[in-house]
Amino acid sequence: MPELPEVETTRRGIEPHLLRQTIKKVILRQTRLRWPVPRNLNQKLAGQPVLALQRRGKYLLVTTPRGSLILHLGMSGSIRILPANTPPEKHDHLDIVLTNGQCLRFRDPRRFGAVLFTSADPLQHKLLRHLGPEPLSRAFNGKYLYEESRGRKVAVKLFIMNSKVVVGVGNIYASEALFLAGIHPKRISGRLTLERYDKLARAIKKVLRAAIRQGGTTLRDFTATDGKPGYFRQKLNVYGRAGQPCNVCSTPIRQITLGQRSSYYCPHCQK
DNA sequence: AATCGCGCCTGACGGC
DNA sequence: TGCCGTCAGGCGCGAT
Repeated sequence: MPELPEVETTRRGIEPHLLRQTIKKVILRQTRLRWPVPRNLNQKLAGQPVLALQRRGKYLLVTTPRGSLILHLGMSGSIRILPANTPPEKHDHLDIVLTNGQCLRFRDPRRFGAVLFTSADPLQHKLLRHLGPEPLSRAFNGKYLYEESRGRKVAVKLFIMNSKVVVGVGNIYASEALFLAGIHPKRISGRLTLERYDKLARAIKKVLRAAIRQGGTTLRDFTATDGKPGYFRQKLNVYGRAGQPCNVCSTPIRQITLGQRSSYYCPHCQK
């Protein structure tokens, strides 16, 4: 499922194919995604050159002179670059056809993803305006987490998965980062010390960087733009490993539910 | 203000 | 073989 590393892998994969290319047309086959996809995308984007390909959190931003396309992969979305005449398959909802004969194809079986358009600064869009810092930026560090968490009673795992606190940390990497930092996922966020948040911020950066290096994590359906899966799965310490021995101490990994989501941790290494 | 639970949606999988 | 129930989950939103 796409978290920040998968989205960044996608961004890097499509950027060389899109930058400075011209959009010939937009083919929309399915408008019912998380929010209705605007039907006038072709009118807005046809003839427009692609000026920039950015990522903010898990959102991808395709900027043209007339406005920006805002893409979100939800949890089953993927983007590929293909020859424009490749026949679409069942869940291929959108094509951005380029004048060079290639096209960007958006696929999303579960349709939790999003395709939106804004004529204004996409970073000021309602969905992006209130997002927290990028986890790989300098603004994101232990001091920030410590200060932001004071007075909060929510569990630390849910705290770091809150996109208003920090973007891009989803269920997989939250569990993995907490393991690396030696922190129990249920610890109350407002009671953790600065020292522990220092360790956690470093762990988040470390796990996200490593995952980007590996091309993301493929569990079911994530593939990079070239169709290859991510290889980070082999490096997971706790996620999806309930009952299996901890890589550090051999204690069986435990699975609990936190905020209606599966969490995995080592009861010996994480306190 | 912070937190919690809901609902969107399909595919994989296990049981019968 | 096929059907059915369960689970997976990002994240905005409404309720508390």
